[in-house]
Parts: sequence; C-alpha cells; structure tokens
Amino acid sequence: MAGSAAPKHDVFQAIADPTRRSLLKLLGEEELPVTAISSHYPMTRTAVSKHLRILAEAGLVSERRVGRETRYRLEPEPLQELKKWLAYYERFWNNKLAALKRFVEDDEPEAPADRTIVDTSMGKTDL
Amino acid sequence: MAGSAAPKHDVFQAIADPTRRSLLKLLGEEELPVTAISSHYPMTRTAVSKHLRILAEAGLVSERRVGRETRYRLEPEPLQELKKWLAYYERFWNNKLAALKRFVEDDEPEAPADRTIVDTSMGKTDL
DNA sequence: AGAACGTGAAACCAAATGGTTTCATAATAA
DNA sequence: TTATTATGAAACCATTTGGTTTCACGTTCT
Repeated sequence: MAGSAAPKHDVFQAIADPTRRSLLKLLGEEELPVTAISSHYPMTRTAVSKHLRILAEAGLVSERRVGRETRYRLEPEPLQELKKWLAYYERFWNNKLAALKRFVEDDEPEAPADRTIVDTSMGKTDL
Repeated sequence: MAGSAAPKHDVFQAIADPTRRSLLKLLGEEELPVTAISSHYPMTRTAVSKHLRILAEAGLVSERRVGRETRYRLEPEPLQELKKWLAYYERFWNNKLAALKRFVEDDEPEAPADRTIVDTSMGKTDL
C-alpha cells in the first residue's frame, strides 16, 4: 500500500490555503459529511467540496460513501513528507553552527562556488 | 532585534512553490546574489527575483545589499511556524497509524509518542 | 410514486500566480 | 566620462485558483 497514492496535488500546495488547513483540523476531530462541514464556512457547499477534493488528491483526507452522504476524515500520512522536508532545515536553528558558518563566510571576500547544483528536486518529490 | 517580520506572504504559501523550495535549499548553503542564483534555473532572472521577493516577504530569506548586488540567504526562523503546525498532527500518526507508518518508512525514533505533543526542542514561536 | 436531501459536475467569473520583455537606475570598470 | 554589470519596477500575458450558480443523479422519507 505504500505507493498506492498518486498525489495529483502535492501536500505543499494542499496546505497552502487557510481554508484547507482549517478543514484538516476539523476533520481530525471526527469524520463528517460535506454539508455538515460546509456549515462551518462562509462559502458555498460546492466550494468546500472542491477544497475537499484537493485535499483528497493530496491524500490528506479520505472519502467514504455512506448512504447519500460522503464522509471525509483526516488522513495524516502525507504530512510526513512535510516533516521530512522540515527536518532538513532544523539544523539551521538547532545547530548554531549554521550561524557560525555564515559569520565566517561574511568575512570571506568572495565565495567561490556557485557551481554547486544544490537543486535536485525541482519537480515532484513523490515518495 | 527579533526580526521586524510582518509577513505579507505566509510561510505556507511561500513554500507551496517548488522553485521557491529549491531556492531555500540553495540559499541554505550560502549567501548568493540574484544573478548567480538564477543561473541555476530555467527561467529569467526577473522571475527568480520575484520568487525571492515572496520568500523575503514571508521572512524566509534576507536581502543584503553589497555594492551593486543584492545577496540573499536563508532565514529559517519562520519555518518554526510550520513545525508547530505539524506538531499538532503528529498525534494522529503516533496513535492509530503509527504501526503502519513505521512499517512503511522508519524515520526517526524521535518523539516518545503516545504521550503529549509537546516538543521541547522548540519552545517559542516568537523570535 | 413523488418529494426532499446530499452530493458532484459543469459552466462561468474575477483575481492571483508565474512567467515574460522592456526600461530605469545605481555601482563598478575602462 | 562612458560603458558595463546587477538589479528592481512596470506593463503585459496565459494559466491556475477560489469562488459562484445551475443542474442532474442517487438515496431516503412519506
């Protein structure tokens, strides 16, 4: 099941919207159908539904059909990608070494390398 | 001297774009001027410059004028907001899906898990 | 069966986004 | 001084995004 998710929207994009972050929080509490969910928001039911779809495509919520309603609930796993991404940067505030490094670099007249191709992950980070 | 950060763009939005995430990574390595930065990307210098501005508005990079160039570098503090946001959801995979998750991808034996969420490594969001 | 409910799809729209080209300006080099 | 370099600002453009209204369809309740 590890690779069953083929995220059309990535997590970063999914959580960029405040409404969607709010939805995640709401759906972490309990599973809810669309109409109940949308009653919490100042927008139409359809708009909420579209946000839910984007979250679903990112794998952050699951849909379950129950009778005539569709119930949504939080699916936290994809957030691990975020966590992993963040972990890379923790060294910058956990280590004061980073600050030291910058200090040293500031003393240098010229930094040599702009050849370093740090960027390897411009596209998708499909896990 | 905590940054006079009045984020015009929020962090969530800033990191939503893959190019901007790549920029953060690049600028974590070293401070760089715009032209050097943009040589790594398939878009115009101006486009890169705009991305940098968005990152700067989110407080994620700082600009420093040196002669005729503007050097940018990573400013990791605002990422703590992200970390804090994420921390809320950790309980969800620490509880139910923990076993499954751990099976799929063993990350770090970090948090003691099923206790509280409180991650002591970051006391403040206030910088 | 017919009415009411819960939802998704479609068509549409305004604004934001990511990109471009062109131009102006400040700093350095000749 | 004049030319060149590094950059930002402005105008512009196509696509995406977040929202709406309308409509069709399956499910449940009389």
